[in-house]
Amino acid sequence: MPELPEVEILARHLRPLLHGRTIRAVEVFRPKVLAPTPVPRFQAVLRGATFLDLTRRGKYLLFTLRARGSRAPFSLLGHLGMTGRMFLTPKGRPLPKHAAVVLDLGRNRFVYEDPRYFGRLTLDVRPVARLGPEPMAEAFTSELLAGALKRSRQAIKVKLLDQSLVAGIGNIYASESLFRAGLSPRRPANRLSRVQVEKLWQAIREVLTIAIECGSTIPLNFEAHPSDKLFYYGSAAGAADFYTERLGIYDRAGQPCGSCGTPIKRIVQAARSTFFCPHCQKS
DNA sequence: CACCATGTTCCTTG
DNA sequence: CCAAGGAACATGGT
Repeated sequence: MPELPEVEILARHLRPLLHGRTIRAVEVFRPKVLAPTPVPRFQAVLRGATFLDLTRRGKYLLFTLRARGSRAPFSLLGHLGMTGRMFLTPKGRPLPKHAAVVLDLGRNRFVYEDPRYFGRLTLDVRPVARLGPEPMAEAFTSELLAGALKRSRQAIKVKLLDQSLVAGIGNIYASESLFRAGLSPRRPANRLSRVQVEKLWQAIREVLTIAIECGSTIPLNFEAHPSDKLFYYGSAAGAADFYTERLGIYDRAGQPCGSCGTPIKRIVQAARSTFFCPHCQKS
């Protein structure tokens, strides 16, 4: 479930639930997701620690905690990979099949589950230092984007997935942004005109903003709806249409473009699907 | 069985 | 040195 909007929604959801909660015990079912932090160190550091805050950076979750009797806070870094979920559940409830880490919070447990185990929950925060600017931050200007794109011949769609360029865009919102900007996903990054970069810059911010707004209207309740996939596809009681109509281009190969009716095409770039309208996205 | 899947990192090749 | 492509990671859905 993870690109910037989904991670942002999750952070907003979990922040108040975790604030002030103290970890009583730490169960690690998949040591791989902690790497390179060793299991004993992970447990020793987290046991007795209290959650102070939770923020998002790109697709990462940054938990701030404080050890018992200490003033200095420390960070825990989370990433959902392709299929990760994090949620609170009352103690006694059966754990999901692919629970990777479970934190005992007293009445509740914090569960990180991930069927593919591509995600992370670790004390190693170094990956954050490699991220480019937040797309919604003032630091991310269209001038900055133009400067970065000028230096690459890579197809613009592929370039948008580069987290060191701008953090948080994934395979879905890369296609959505280019569709909104009316740009061909195949165009080399350094061949976008200044006007096209400006359009793309705006489209990225609009697409992400709309996705966050959309997700914010939906109550996250994994307890009542254990099969919820946050707000990607269908699912979720009571708001199915809302969800499925959210994305204009992604996963719609063969369907008519909402703007011109031309059938949407799927191509493969850098071993990943790209969806676009061959009529609206010629340039 | 085949192919596809919201991500990142590492390795190879040019 | 850099860019680009592909594999690997691991499981589930169609």
